[in-house]
Amino acid sequence: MPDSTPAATDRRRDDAARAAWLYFIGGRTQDEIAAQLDLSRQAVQRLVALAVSEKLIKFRLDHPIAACAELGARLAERHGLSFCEVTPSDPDAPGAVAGIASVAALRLQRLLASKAPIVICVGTGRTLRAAVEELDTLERPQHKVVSLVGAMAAGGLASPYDVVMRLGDKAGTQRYPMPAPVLTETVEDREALQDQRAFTVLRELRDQARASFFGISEIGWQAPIHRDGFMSDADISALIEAGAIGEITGWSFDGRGRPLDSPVNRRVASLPLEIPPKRLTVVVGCGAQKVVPLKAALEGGLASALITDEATARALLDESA
Amino acid sequence: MPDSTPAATDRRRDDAARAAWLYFIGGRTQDEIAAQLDLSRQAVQRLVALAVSEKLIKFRLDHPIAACAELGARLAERHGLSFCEVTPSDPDAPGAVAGIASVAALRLQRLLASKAPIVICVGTGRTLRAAVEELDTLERPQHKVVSLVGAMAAGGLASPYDVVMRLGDKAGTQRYPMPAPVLTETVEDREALQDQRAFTVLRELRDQARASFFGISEIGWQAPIHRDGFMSDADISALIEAGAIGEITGWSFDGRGRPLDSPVNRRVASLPLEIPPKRLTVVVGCGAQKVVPLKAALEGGLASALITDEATARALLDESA
DNA sequence: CAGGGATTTGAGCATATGCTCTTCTTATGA
DNA sequence: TCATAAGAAGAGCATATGCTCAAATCCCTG
Repeated sequence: MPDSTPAATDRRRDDAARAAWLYFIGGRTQDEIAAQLDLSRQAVQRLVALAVSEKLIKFRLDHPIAACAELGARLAERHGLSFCEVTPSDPDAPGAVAGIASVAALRLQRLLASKAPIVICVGTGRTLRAAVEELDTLERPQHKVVSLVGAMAAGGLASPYDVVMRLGDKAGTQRYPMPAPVLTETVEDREALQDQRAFTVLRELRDQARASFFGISEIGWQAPIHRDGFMSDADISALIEAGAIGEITGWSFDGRGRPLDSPVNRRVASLPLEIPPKRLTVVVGCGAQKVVPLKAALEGGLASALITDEATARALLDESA
Repeated sequence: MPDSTPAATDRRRDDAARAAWLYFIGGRTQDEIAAQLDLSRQAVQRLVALAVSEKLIKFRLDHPIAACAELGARLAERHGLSFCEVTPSDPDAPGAVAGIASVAALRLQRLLASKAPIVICVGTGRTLRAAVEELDTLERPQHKVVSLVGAMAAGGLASPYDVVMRLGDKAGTQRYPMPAPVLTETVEDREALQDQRAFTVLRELRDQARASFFGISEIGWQAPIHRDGFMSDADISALIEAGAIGEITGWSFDGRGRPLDSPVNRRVASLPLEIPPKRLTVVVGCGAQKVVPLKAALEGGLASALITDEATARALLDESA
């Protein structure tokens, strides 16, 4: 096996950054770069691909696409949001999260730019995780990032979409994960858990927070919260029975965005949603499955800001027209 | 001539942004995008090229290339700079300013992110102009940008590299250009000019400024300040005679970075350089011609920060070794 | 409403890019 | 020391991209 020490990886990333720089910013061809760096063209191609996939090089759109801006304005107006950002959709990849992730990252980054220490709360999920990956590498030790939801299933299995730790890494902030599953076994377990010191700290931090960023999901057999093992078959059955159509940080709500008073919700370890939100509460999500939950969340006033894509925004407006 | 109204231009830029979004962020091919937007592939190619050239889409490198970082650290150490950023060079395009422009733009943008009103001073030149073009579009009406140098030649001809107005446009700030040539005809003219109210305002703003960004140039027959008509043949002759090797905002200095006590410098309308700088003073420049002036400026303590490229950084270190 | 000139459009081609499959290299463990 | 296997590098090809040029379009002017 050839060299795969950390130093060699660094070296490789260095070269990748250099190649990507010459390619995208310098506007050279891969052939020219190969000549300059004394590599084969293929090697340069691989370096450029690596830089893109590792996000050493970032693309950002600096132009408000009129149609998107207009949809956002209408949604913000209708639901009294402090902002609603709408990115273009890719019709051939409806699940693509890259666009909203990039916008969410920009919002996060603006908050993190603050010199004064701030607290930011996050949920979990594929979308937020992608947003964090889009973030620039920063060093912001004065800030705190706090997870309002546990990242483990009942069995102790960790979610692959851990957001708070990765965000802490990328932004160099202090990190407060929630040491809990999404659902505890019993109500008593939850109460015992929440009496612990760590939870008091989380509650205090939440109360000081400048903003929260949440994903959102439907409740159903295909929902990520079920597929990833955070909720059992029995939980899902019970929730569907009780009229749940969506969840945020594990809290299920009905079609009008009202959190359910159900046995399952009484086992949710996440800190409760604030309704209406006392601080900037950004919900991030797009895709056909999320239209119904998003619509409900907006109607129930669970969010004070929204980041979504064009297709979803249209669906939200048409359906509630 | 087909439609070229502002509305059509907007429409076109909109499409370009959308195409570029799908291409770079969505990762689709131009063929796929063409199918989606119902255009020919060539049309999409043109839109993407437009978006790149108009900088609707931006590339940013988020990785400190070790070799560059090390050069920067050594320069910063040697000259007591508060920072020194070094970007990779493109050996086949030594005059390329894109890299340092992108870094300078990021620095500018960080300053402009401030919520509290700040004042930023700028010089002129091709490099700073390119940096401003790289800036994201912002709306920062609380800030003021101030030019410390006039952007017109003696004859009234305006420089194509007007920085302060363009910066004001891009960042949505208040703008304070300097209503003056770089060199006045006579010393008396300069004194009369500088007694005007506008100059008092500029001086006050300069004293409140958070940071200044300057270009730098050699003094010689090929120097931009001569080619663009800001200094006459006679001025250049006199300066070379007096030992001038470089200038910042029109102020000429010798090989050790000491401003010359010469008749030409007594006609410079720009606000004088502060030596040593009382506030963050970023000099931006790269290229073989700028090595000598940069070296002098660093030695004379005219700068408190530097943005340059790898080749120039190496030259600066070798020459002063 | 016809002519003219400038701009846009799309076809065709040369070049650049990305991918796959094969060959080579090198660290590891017998 | 040698066999092995995990990458890494390179050849070759299919595809994607960018550019040029001729045709078409469209607005202005008379």
